[in-house]
Amino acid sequence: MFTLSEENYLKAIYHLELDTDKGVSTNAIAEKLETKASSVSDMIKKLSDKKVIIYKKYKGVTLTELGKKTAANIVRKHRLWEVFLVEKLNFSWDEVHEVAEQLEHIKSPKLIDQIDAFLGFPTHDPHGDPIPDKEGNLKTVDKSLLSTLLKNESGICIGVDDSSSEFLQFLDKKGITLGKKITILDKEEFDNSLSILIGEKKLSISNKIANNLYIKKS
Amino acid sequence: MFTLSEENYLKAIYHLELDTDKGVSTNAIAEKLETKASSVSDMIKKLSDKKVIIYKKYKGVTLTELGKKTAANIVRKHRLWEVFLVEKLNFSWDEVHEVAEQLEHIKSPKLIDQIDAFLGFPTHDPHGDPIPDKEGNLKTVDKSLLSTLLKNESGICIGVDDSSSEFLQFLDKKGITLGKKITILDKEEFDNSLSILIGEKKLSISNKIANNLYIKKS
DNA sequence: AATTATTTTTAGCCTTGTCTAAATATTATT
DNA sequence: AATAATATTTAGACAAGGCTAAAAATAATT
Repeated sequence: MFTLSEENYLKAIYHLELDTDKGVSTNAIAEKLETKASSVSDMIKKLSDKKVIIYKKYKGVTLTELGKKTAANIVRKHRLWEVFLVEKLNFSWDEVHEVAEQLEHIKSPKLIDQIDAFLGFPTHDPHGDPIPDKEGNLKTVDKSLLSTLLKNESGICIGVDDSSSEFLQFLDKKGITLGKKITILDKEEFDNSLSILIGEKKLSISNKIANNLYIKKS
Repeated sequence: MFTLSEENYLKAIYHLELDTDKGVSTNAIAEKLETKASSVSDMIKKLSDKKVIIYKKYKGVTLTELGKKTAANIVRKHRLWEVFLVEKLNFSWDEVHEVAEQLEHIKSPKLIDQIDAFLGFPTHDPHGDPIPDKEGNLKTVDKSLLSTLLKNESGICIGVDDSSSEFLQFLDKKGITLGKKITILDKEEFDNSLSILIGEKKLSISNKIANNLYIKKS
C-alpha cells in the first residue's frame, strides 16, 4: 500500500512521463508538486525501494510496470469521481478537480467499480481526458490543438489542455463546451488569433485559448 | 482546519461523551482509538489549544460547542456516505463502515450538501443511527433494547447497537432488517433468551443479540 | 491514614515528510 | 578544455503523530 504522499508523487511522475520520452527530472517533479527538489530526492529513494520507479542518480526516474499501473489507477479514480460530481451532483467542470484530488485516494476497489457501473462506464472525464481502464490502459484518441487547424477546417471540441477553473469558466462564458462543432473562419497572422464558428455563433479566439482546446478533426 | 488524526479523536470523544455525563477519560479514548494513553495525552493538548475541548489535567475532557459541532459534522458525513453506499452503490449494511471512515474526511461543503440532496435528505443511516443536521443537532428517537421488552410486547426494529459486520451478517441470515415488526412470544428466565415473531417467522434469539437490537415500541 | 493499584502525564525516542544550506554532478558556454 | 551555470543530492533540522518506560497524581483498600 502507498501513502497519500507516495500516491501524489506517482501521479505527478505519471503525468510528466506522458510529455517526454526521457526520464522525469527531480526538478520537474518538484515544480509539479510545488515542493523542493531535496524533498523529491528523498521520496525518489522510497519509491525506488518500493519498486515503482527506476532511479539512477542524477538521471531522472521512470515508472516501472507496477508504478504505471498504480498511478493509472489513481488517475482512473480521479476521473471517475469527476464524472460522478458533474453527472450526479451538479458540479460544474471547473469545480471538480479539487474534490477529486481528495476522493482519488479513497481505498476501496468495490467503491470505484460500483461508481464506474453507476455512471455507465464512462470513457472520458468532464474535461475530455480519457479514463484508464482497470488494467491502466488509456485509449488514445487523435486530437489536435485548435491552434493547429487551418482555415476552413472544422472539428468537434473534445477536450482541454489547461483545466484551471479560470480557463473553464472562460469557456463557459463563451459557450464553448465539449461536443460542440468548431469551424475556423479565419486565422490572423499578426497575433495568431482565430475567427471561429461555434454552433450558430461567430467568435474571436486568442492564440492562448486556441492552444488549450483539443479538437477531433472532421 | 483539522488533521485526519484530530478529526478521529474528535469523533471518538463525541461518541464517548454520549455514553456518560462525566468527562471522557484518557484511557477510554485510547481504547476506542486503539492507541496508547500517552499518545492521547499529547493529542489532548493540541485539541485543547485549538479550543475544541476543555481539558483539566487528570480530569478527562469535554467537547466545547465548537468541538461538538465539528465532531457532529464528521458523523454527519460518515452516515450520509453510508446511506449513499447502500442506496446507490449496492453495498450491504455490513460493508459500509470501513469505506465511510475514509469518506467522512473529505473536505467539501458542497459535496456533502449535494449528496444529502441526492439521497433525499435521509434522517437515519443504514444501521438506524440518526444523521446530525448541518448545525450538528441530533433528533433522538425513543428506542428500547429488544432485551427490555416484555412478553407479548411488540415494536419495529429501528437500529443496532453493535454494527460489526459479523453481527450485521448474522441479522441478514436470520432475516432481521430495519423496519420489521417484532413481537416477544416468550422470555426464557434461564438464559434470558427470547422467542420472537418477526414477519411470519418464529425465531429464538439469545440475550446477546437482544442486547444489540433497538426497537421502537408500538 | 497509610499503602497499594490504577490512571494520567512526562521524558525521550522513532518515523514520515518536509525544509534550508551546503556539497557534488552534470550541462552549457566561452 | 576550463569555467560558469544549473541540477541534484546530502546533511542536518523540524513538526506531526506515534511509541515505551518512568514519574506523578488520583482512586481504592486495608
